[in-house]
Amino acid sequence: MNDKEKDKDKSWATAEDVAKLAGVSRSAVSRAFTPGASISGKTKTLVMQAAERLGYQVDINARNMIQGRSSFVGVVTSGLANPFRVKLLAPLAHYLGEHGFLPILMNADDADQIAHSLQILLSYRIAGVIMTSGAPPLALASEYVNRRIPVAMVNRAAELDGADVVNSDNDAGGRMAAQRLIQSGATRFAFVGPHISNFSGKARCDAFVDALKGLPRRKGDVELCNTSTDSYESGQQAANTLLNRSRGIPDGVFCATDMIALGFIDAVRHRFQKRVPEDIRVVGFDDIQHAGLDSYRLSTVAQNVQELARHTVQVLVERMNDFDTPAQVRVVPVSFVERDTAGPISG
Amino acid sequence: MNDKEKDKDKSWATAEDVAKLAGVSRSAVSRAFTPGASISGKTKTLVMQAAERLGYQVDINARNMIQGRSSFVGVVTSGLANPFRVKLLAPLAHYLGEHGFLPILMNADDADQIAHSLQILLSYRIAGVIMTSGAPPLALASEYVNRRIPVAMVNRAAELDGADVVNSDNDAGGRMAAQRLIQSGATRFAFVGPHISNFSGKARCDAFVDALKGLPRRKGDVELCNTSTDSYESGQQAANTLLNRSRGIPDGVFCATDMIALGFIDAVRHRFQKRVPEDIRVVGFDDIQHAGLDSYRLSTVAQNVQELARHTVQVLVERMNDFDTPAQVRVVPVSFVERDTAGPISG
DNA sequence: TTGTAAGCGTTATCAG
DNA sequence: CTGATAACGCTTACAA
Repeated sequence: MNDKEKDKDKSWATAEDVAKLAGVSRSAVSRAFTPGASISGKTKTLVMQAAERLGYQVDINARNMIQGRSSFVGVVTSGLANPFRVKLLAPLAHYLGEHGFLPILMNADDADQIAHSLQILLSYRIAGVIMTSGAPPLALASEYVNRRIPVAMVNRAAELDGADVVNSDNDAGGRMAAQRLIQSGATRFAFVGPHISNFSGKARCDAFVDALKGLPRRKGDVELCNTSTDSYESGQQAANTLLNRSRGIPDGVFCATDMIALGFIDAVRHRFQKRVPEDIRVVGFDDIQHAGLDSYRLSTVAQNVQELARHTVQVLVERMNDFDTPAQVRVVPVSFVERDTAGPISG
Repeated sequence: MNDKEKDKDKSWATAEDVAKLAGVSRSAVSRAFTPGASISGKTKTLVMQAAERLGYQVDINARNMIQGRSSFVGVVTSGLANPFRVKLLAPLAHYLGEHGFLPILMNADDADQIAHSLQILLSYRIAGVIMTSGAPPLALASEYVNRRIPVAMVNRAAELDGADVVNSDNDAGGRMAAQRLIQSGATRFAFVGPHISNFSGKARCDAFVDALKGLPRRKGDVELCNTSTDSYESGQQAANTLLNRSRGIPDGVFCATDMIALGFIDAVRHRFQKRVPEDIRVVGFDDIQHAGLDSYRLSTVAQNVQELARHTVQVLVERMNDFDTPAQVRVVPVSFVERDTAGPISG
């Protein structure tokens, strides 16, 4: 009776069960599942057959425990509301998987939750942490570094000693945007984005402004419209600010993210009845899914999520192998995606 | 020397370290971290102080191993490209967390990967599986059920014995759409979506058609435009099909998902130069982020992701406690979100 | 309330 | 190549 109950619920077969069925020792089973272990083909097939019949799989946690390692990597991101960060997730999971790691997703939306997430990740003995742009404060990151847990950051300032950083080439992106806007014949420029507090925003802004310096036909200074977030709503608000001014309105606008650009364009079109790109040319940054929709067809600077993810996992793994290796900063190339909002290239 | 190296890399403090520092036994440490264990306040604070100093956290995997349970739940979803499924993720993670579970995200995009994901999840000794609508085939689900691993499905047919299902009220949603389109004065109706192969699509379609039966002013049958996916592209293609026909074009269209609706609307507006809602009224289903953007302002049937997630976790946990409990089907209410694409309510 | 000892499912070590 | 034995970090009888 008791045995039957056990059979019923203990659905997990153990190495011992397999060993018994195959008529070998537990060690033999272990070896059969260890690539490159010294075991004869005969016993291996014997074990594998028994394992198949019992539906046995090695218990990764038990294996990790004895090997003193972990197969978890914390991915702390500041919200699934941001399409770009979501887009980064799949390739990140992919490359982590290639190294035998499993991502543990941590939503860092509230500040409370964020402290709790640290505890959880520690409880799971994570092998490393990946922090994507946005909310997670630096203090949190240094908590990990202090515990000698490898940290890799994506699209953030390299402010933390001992943590690697992988960034898109914001500088090149900002210059591309400027160049493209110049080609379209714009003469009055504006930047919209979080260029004060946000690292990426600042870099994109600086490069944009810099590339516009000394342009002969330019009218007035480049208007800098700072936003508090990188959201659609921020883009709408920026349009209100920029188009309600008494001076001439800009005709070439670079938005720090696609979501901002979308909000800006929608406000320009539906609230101010102006046309994009005819009246105002707009360039975004990220190349999220929305950018390709027919209602927008946003010209934008595309981040290469695949490469971003690959390098991030790579630096993280390198630091796992040697925690005291010097911190790296890797820059991933961006590319310009031509659609409609930047207007035609004029003589 | 050897000791120093150990100190350097073995950054994880163990219960033994804490015990030593606090001057108590390992069991005392364990008890201090077990809610409701019999331990004196004095020793507990002693332990906690030592733990604090060493940055100790209980190793959840070791704990789970000895307690014969797992804190992982597999969430197998058919791709982060679908905004609705992404929207479901955060609340799912939230409610799982409330029960002490951690989601393991499995991307089920290719068929190859999907078989591999089964292995991985088994290796982690998951306590249960949540399958969201879409790709993951039923055969995979039954693999889990056969191993007596609890399975909960979201927005899928209740075809699998021993697996619980949580659905949005597609029936009510389809009727809402019909009613709203009738109110807007439409007389020629069409449904666009995967109503043949897809469970949700079929249910929404049936309810829509049914609610339109016997409508006096109706012109012709409800046109059923089947799509192969629930994507933006499918919506665009559907518009090509529907608007290129020689018969009169529909003026009241219900799309099975918001992404389809977006594609349909964009094609109608930009390829056929017709107006939404003036020429064609459109209603969607899901209420994804895009639906609220000013360029669309899509009127749609909103799914309640919060409740969907809550119930899903609830049925899963119930089945964990008693695997042989009869399978449940729970239906979560939907609500209509009024925006612009359904047009004004006419006489 | 406490400490001691056994055991969870693995793999590493060391004989044979 | 194979099998016994110890160990990983933890919880939980059991005894004190």
